[in-house]
Order: sequence, then C-alpha cells, then structure tokens
Amino acid sequence: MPELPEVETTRRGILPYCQQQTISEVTIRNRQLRWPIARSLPSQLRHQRIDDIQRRAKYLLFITKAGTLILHLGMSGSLRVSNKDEAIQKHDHVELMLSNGKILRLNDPRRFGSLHWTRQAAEKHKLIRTLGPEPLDDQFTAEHLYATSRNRRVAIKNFIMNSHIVVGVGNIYASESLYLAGINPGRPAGRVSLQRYEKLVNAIKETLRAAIESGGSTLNDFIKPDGQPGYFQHHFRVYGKTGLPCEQCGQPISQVTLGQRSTFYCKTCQR
DNA sequence: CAAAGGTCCTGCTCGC
DNA sequence: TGCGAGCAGGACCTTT
Repeated sequence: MPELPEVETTRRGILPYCQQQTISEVTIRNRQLRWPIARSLPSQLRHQRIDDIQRRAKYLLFITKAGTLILHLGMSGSLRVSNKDEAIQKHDHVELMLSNGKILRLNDPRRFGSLHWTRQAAEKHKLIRTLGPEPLDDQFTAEHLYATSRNRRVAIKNFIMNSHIVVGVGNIYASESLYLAGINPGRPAGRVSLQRYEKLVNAIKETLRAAIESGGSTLNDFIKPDGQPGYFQHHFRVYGKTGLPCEQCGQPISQVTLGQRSTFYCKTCQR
C-alpha cells in the first residue's frame, strides 16, 4: 500500500509522539512478517530512547543511541499511535510502548513489512547499502538515469522502479510520471534520450512532492498515524483510469502488465 | 479466480 | 567454456 509519500506522511505523523520517548516495552504478536522478526528485537529496543525518525527510500529509521530500528511497511502496512485503552485490531503485529503512555502499533494484513535492528549506522545495513539515490535529492538527475540505462533493454517503467537505480518510485507514481513525461512505459530504458530523461526526472520529483504535500495519496485502507482515515483522494491522471479519456488527447487510457504489475498509459501521448 | 500500493532472491540468458 | 551483468519470475501474505 504505501508509496513514498505515504511513508513520509507516516514519518511526519508519528514523529511528534515518538521523538525523545523511551521505549518501555515491546510486544510482538506475530513475528512472521516478510522475514521473521528477530527474537532479540524486544530486548534490543527496550529502554532505548528514540532520538529521531528518518526515512531512507520507503524504510523508516528509528534512531537511538544504541542502534537503529529499520522498519518497512511492505504492501499493506501502517503505523498508528494509540492510547493504552484502545483495543488492538486484527493484524496488529507489533507494539512499542512509549514513556509518554502512547503505543505505536504496526498493522499489516499481508505481512510483507519488516523490522530489523542494527547497531551500525543504517546506511551500512544490507537492505540500505545498495540503494540508489533519493528521488527528491539533487543527486537524482537525468544524467544519472541516462548513464545507468545505456545498453539496457528493460522497460523504462521497470527501470525506474528498480531501487538500485532510484528509490521510492512505486507502481502508481511510475505510471503517473511516465505519463507526464510523455514516455511509453514499455520503451527500453536504453532507448530514452537525455532530454527525455530530463522531463522524466522533473515529473518524478513533481509527482512525489505534490503527493507528499497533499499528505499522501491513498486508495483503500491507509490510516494516518493519529487514527484519522487518510482517505485523501489524489487526482491520478492514468493510474486506475483504464478506458477513461486521456486528459490531453481524449483517447482511452490503456492498461498493460509490465514486470507483473498493472501499468496505465496513453498510447497516443506516450512514445 | 484475479488483483492489490513492495522488493529481495534465484536461476536463466546473453555478450564478451 | 567461463564469467558477470542484466533480467524475468517466484516468493512472501490477506482481503476484496
């Protein structure tokens, strides 16, 4: 479920409740997430103070003096801040009790999320080390995409969804960005010019920035950390719009499968 | 039965 | 033939 804007919205939402709070207790109700949660995790987290929560790609990094908790929400995960008297819900797998009396709860029906503890700097962790640049950083440029895509035949949509190339471009924003840039999602990445990569980089940055500003777009069950439903109806131009008229040319939006993911585009406007 | 917002891992293919 | 990089598909799950 969460794309980068939702993860960033989550980070901003929970930070005021977590920052400088000490974790007094950790409850693991179901350890079978994407990878089994380490048995040692509760004892490593207990008594640690959360100095900050940062984000790298779609990972949330809970920074403490002793180490960092690396959390991923997977496809269907969400975090919410509860009071002690609020009952747990179905699929609440992990709870962090905080010194201010709040409880941070991880809910994840599909259990594709993950939790890792590292004593090193998070950047050195296996899951983080090999990641490409942040899309909103200045290091993410057209030159970077152009240089790394030479001689590559993979579809451009799969290319920009590859976290080793650039992080944080999920299935929705890949389609949306390619539409804005006028690039056919199936085009081989190695056959996109530098000029068109300029348009694409701008489109990715604009799309993500706008979504973060809007508080994250959501489709089904994204719950904001304070418990408010995050049903922000984002205006998608092509995602989920199969058969509806293209805003630019009026032709029906097409749907294809690329890399086993639904892909939406305009056959006329995107080449 | 199909599809849903993620992404790591495995094994195959391709070109040097 | 061997090797590494690139690539497709599978895997992990529940809900609608």
